[in-house]
Amino acid sequence: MSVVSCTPHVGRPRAFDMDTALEKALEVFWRKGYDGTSLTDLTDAMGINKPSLYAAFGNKEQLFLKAIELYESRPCAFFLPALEKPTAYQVAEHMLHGAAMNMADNTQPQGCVIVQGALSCSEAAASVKEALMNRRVEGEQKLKVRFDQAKVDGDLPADTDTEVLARYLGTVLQGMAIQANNGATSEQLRQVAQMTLQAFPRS
Amino acid sequence: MSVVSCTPHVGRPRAFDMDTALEKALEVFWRKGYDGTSLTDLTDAMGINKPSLYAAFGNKEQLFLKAIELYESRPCAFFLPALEKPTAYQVAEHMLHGAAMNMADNTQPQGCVIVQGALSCSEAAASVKEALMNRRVEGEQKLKVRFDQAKVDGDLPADTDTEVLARYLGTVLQGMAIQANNGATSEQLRQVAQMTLQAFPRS
DNA sequence: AAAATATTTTACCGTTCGGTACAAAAATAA
DNA sequence: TTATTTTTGTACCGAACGGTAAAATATTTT
Repeated sequence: MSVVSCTPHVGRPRAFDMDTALEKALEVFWRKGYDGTSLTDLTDAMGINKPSLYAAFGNKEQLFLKAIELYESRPCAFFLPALEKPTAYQVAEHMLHGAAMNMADNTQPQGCVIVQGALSCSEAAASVKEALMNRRVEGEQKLKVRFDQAKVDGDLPADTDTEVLARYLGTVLQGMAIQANNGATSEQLRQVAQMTLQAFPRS
Repeated sequence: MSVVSCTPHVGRPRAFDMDTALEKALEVFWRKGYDGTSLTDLTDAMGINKPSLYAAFGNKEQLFLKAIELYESRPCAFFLPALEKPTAYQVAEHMLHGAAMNMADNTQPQGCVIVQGALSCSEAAASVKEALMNRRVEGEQKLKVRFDQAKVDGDLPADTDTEVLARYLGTVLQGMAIQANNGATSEQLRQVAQMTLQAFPRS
């Protein structure tokens, strides 16, 4: 029966920090996509060699999946926190403004790794592509559920088609990822967010 | 001084049709992306071998560029024809409905090769990525010019920010490409189109 | 028929791919 | 000290990558 224990200090100690190495891996996958990223790209960025990578993270695919888990749980992630806002409009507002801020932030790759990590890809990347697609669809499902609640709360009109509204918002958010890749600035994305919000139903 | 002349009939005749081979190449690039497509994928789909491909199309990159030229000039392309519609609203309407129809058409790959052909990619694909980005940005520029004309024509309010409106429409269209990759149907995309049009300014 | 020209086929080029075997190294446990 | 455990560095694996040399083939031109 072991304690919470940070490191199982038996054997040679790991010479790198797994979290920062994973962040470096995320950055490479985000910028180059799954197919476009080689193991050499990864080991160079992470500052480790291949056996260390495989021992710590499994293989390329498992490393990618762990990287997008990190992506979604980072402090600057905006999707899940926005769902907590008190009204449907504020949910959309925070999500759109968060996307405008985050996707064009030039201290990190442009866009969104969930959108662009493996959109069109080789057969070797098929499972990764599916994992990303599932995350996108699940995100929209969460939005729909949140909007259903908003109807109950009375901050969305009773006749709102929440599935269509969620898909519309998802479409704009995913489009903003492409826009960021096109070189759009946060301010330009914010204008798109504002135009989207003008059409957003309120009761 | 030669005639219009279809084939320069000297030497062994080419055993395949370049146009249909190019269509096959487009389909592969569209589905797998530039990085995800191997020469073997291409030669298998095109029904030719590598030296024939290189003799006819140059190399992988030039083949890709020719494939997206074909993509944009196909009969079912919707972007440029929509620009010819008489009012800004009809331009947007035809573009959005064309996208809904085309991007989820299950007789071809889902989405849009201009969006997903090389979004995140290796350094080897950097020039291809840039070419696609330029096409996307130029498309929005064409939309802006069209909306400027609409203001002159009086079918857009005089205070419309045409650049923002064009970017907003571009964002939705690009987002629809992701939606199609998510498995959205034409009908579902049409609902998104309709919601987008509800917010579209008219004078 | 012979020469010229262009395409096809086959076989191969060097490089990079994702992944791993193995031994040296660095720590703890006995 | 010695044994045990884990990570590190190096060197390598077979396969696939994009691309090509060269000979055989099919056509037109002379």
